[in-house]
Amino acid sequence: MRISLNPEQQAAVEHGDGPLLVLAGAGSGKTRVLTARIARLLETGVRPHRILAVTFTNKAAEVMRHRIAGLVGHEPAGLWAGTFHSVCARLLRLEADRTDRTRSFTIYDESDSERAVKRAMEEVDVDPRRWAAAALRARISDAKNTLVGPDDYAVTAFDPLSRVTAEVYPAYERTLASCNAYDFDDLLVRAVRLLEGDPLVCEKYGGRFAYILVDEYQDTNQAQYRLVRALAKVHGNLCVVGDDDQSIYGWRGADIRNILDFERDFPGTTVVRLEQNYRSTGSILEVANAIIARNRSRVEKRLRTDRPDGRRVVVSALRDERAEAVWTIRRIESLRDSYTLGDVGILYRTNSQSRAYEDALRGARLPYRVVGGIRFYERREVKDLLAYLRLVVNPADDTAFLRAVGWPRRGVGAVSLERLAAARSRAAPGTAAGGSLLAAAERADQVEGLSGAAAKALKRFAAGMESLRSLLPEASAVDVAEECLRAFGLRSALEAEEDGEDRLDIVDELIAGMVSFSGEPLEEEAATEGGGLELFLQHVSLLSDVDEYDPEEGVVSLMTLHNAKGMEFPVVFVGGVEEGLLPLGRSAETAEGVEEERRLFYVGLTRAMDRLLVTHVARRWRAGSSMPCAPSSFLEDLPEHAVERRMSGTTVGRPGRRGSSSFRSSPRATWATGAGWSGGLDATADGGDFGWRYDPSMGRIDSSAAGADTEPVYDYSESQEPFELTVGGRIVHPRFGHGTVVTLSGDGMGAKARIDFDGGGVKTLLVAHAGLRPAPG
DNA sequence: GATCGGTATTTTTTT
DNA sequence: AATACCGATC
Repeated sequence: MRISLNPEQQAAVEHGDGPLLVLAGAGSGKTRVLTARIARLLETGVRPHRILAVTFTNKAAEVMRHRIAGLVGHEPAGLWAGTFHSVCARLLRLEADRTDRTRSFTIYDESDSERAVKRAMEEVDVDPRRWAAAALRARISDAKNTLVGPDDYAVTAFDPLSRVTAEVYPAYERTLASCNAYDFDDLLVRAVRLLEGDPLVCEKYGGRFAYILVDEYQDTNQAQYRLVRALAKVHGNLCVVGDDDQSIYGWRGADIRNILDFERDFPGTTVVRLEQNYRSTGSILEVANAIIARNRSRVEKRLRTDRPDGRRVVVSALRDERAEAVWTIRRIESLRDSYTLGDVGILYRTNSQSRAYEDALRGARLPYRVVGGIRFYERREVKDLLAYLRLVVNPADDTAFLRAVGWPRRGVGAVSLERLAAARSRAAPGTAAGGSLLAAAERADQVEGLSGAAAKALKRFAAGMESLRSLLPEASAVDVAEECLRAFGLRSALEAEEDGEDRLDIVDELIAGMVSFSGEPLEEEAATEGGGLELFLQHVSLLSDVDEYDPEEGVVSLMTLHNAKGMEFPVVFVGGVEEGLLPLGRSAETAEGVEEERRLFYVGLTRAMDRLLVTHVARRWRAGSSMPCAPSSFLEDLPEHAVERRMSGTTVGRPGRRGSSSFRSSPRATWATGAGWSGGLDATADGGDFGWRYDPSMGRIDSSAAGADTEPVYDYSESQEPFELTVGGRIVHPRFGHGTVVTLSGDGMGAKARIDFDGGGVKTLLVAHAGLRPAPG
């Protein structure tokens, strides 16, 4: 095995039996250690199927397999490597006989799950107008992540929302069971229940996995902890790798105590600390260290690097997000002598920030790829087709039935479906498969109150499904999908749509994905029916955005800070480092919240190998209005000698037009300036600076150096500049045309304008979203 | 009773 | 900016 390791890494790789905790700082080569350790186990004669490796993404598992193959010379066939969720799904599939679901279960994503919650709410008569299904779903998810079942939950539910949740929770569980479905959280919960509650299963898998390795352990939640504990009970050879400074999923139930308490939970633990960083330059590391050192609840450590200091970390102040994006793209272009586009990563806190960068990248004709955002498998057309396929595989899946039956339009509306559901629950109260909506649709002619047309359409739909299902034993997944597109007229329905061509392309992409999906070649699952369709469906349900990411593509990468975890780029831009955005909004209210945001910033900084450029802006469009933005408080902690502060010296655009409103006259709508800010934070009338006052103690403004930052020039004519709305003022609305403002009320997001349109009609519009512009002239 | 169009509401991060 | 929900129309 040829792989060079430092002494600490060596110790982790060669550690024999017993629990092992590897505290691996950013860029300290933990992936290297994990793969080397597995390779070494294999070389010492451990059979691959006795090893379980849990990674944070499917991609990471894939990469790991590949590298192990490179080290030991062959594919580690039989090795279990995957995310917690996919490992649990496999377990539940293999042991389906010991559960109340079949192996063809459906995995519900968040939106499926929310629909199911809504139906559960109806069942127990909870007012959907008073309680948001999304909030209840989130509560239930929290409960599941801490392994709190419906009964336990009810006992501790005191506040109103909890009380309602306690009512809906059990109904939701019944709904999932009758649909033969699990939600994301169930995969963990049910696997834990199986392992802890069924001695045979515990023995089987506990005995099987002689070695268990878990990556990114700092982001495990209670359920995942219990899963690991149950599996490691027999052999005790558990190796976890993580870094408490990179724990960024607290909001999703991750419990940082899992890693902090590991030694206590697993007595006899050997601890290995990896503090040598091989990724970043001295300056980058110094900045990152200074940031994270401000956190109070952490294990004290300090990463070192042997790399030279390199270039200083650039912190640049820009006017707004367009200027930020243009500046960033300029910088990328100037770096192209030394780096390729694939070397560049642009990171940000929220997905919506990608837009400005995308516009600028398109304008500069630079190829790029956004990781995340609107997920491929959450696109409407994809979900629609998948709903049909899910229903073929799992006839009990009512969520899929409702989705599929609703599109394309077939003359079956809400009322008919309600009647169908009523008939179903009378026929087979509380039972599983037999009581599915699809089964009811087959007998639609016997359903009372259903119109002839609706009954006919439902029967037709059910018959179509049946004939599709009859293909299953022989046909491949792709054949079934193609036949589905044809038989139900999905393809022609898409063609008829406005942007149907794009949507068809997407569907074809999905089909292409099916072709290349080989499933997991595990002998245990070799005998799968349906040409692997059910495996494919379960597989895609668990794919994440990052799994689609291809580092070889050679284009600029854009992604959220969360998605950037585990990645590295020679050149990293972190955008939007402003108070309210990073740290983000409400999370800044608690100390723990701020610390998690700071860790997130730290994760972003430590992705950089050679060059790190941080930007913040003075104004940003957020949720429909332009908000003044102060630099993030995190930027106060930078070691100035490792930093180069930049500020653009001159203004751009057309000075005559800009700043034409003072925001001081009355009456006015206050939305344009954002609530709560005034004076120094407002855009000033005479261009020249950014409104907020620059504190010289925060850094030097080197005007000669600033010249190197060529000022971005862009045209504001198309952008929605804030303007003053006054009673009696003339405006243009994108759809209704010209009009006169009659009254103004409310402020901030709630600001409303009553407008008398020339074309006739008086309308009250929400200013923030109406897209009003001043009438020219 | 289905469908269409307008209005209200909403944006944190994700398996 | 996009989606969900609601009321009006066909």
